[in-house]
Amino acid sequence: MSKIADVGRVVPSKRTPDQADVDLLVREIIGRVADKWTMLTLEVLDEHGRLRFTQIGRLIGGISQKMLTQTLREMERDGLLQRTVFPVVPPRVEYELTPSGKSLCAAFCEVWHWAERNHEAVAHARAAFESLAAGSTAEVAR
Amino acid sequence: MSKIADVGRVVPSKRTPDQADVDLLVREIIGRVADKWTMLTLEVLDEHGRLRFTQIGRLIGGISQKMLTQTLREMERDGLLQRTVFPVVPPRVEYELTPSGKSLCAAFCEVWHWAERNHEAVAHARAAFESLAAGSTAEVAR
DNA sequence: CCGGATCCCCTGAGATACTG
DNA sequence: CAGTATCTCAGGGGATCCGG
Repeated sequence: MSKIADVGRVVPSKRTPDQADVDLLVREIIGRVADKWTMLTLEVLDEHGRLRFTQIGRLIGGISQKMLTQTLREMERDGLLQRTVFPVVPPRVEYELTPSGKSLCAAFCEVWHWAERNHEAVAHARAAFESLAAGSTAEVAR
Repeated sequence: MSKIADVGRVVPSKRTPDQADVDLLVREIIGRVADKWTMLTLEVLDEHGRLRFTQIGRLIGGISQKMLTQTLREMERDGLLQRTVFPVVPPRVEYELTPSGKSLCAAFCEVWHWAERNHEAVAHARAAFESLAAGSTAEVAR
């Protein structure tokens, strides 16, 4: 948790107290949100709107039910999506992004566009890195 | 690792090959890039410019050397940063973002701003979720 | 039958110690 | 100082079972 307590009297004059706390919280949120499955789930739900459990899993692809359940639970807990249970005979559970979730997806959309623009560069960089691996590991400054 | 790559045998004739491949590659890049440590490393390097190994670790905070090494290697491999080795007596290795890495950071910057704007809402949603946990697990539709 | 909880196994992250 | 090697253990994936 916060090691802020052991700074003692470091603050000489005017430090905003919430500034540090906000920073930590933002760090923690980034750590939780910058997750592979969360981002993919966000994308799928943003693109298709309301979806059922298995639909999400199929659209994401390669996710286990366990991780899907866990990811959806955390996202629901963080207010990113709304979980709706229909009490019908074949169980029907639908997930839909909340405004908060949609805004996060919009923010992450930039990263998505980056990936679209740069996938070639990344593939090329990887190829170059592999071939360089045999030679020098990295650039060496004189 | 990536189960995305196991396309098996693709149909060579009919479908547009690059469209699907691009989609898979983008997916894979998102999966690799949407990583906690990658994002934090990106942020630190973008803010401070050139940094040495231990400096990065200290600025990120709470990362093991193993994960730092691994993260830096992958980012170097993907062309996000440049690794420079100075052959001096105390080893000196400096890391610096490439233009590609900087553009990714700029894209992810939106997510960072989202976290700043929404950390209160997230905290509130969590509190609400906890108190609702005792009652009904989720909203039940008609 | 769908959603998801549970069990088991194995990868992969964290901490520590050691080397160039 | 910048890693690598090794150990340990939590966390993720796969299969199976259960409740509605």
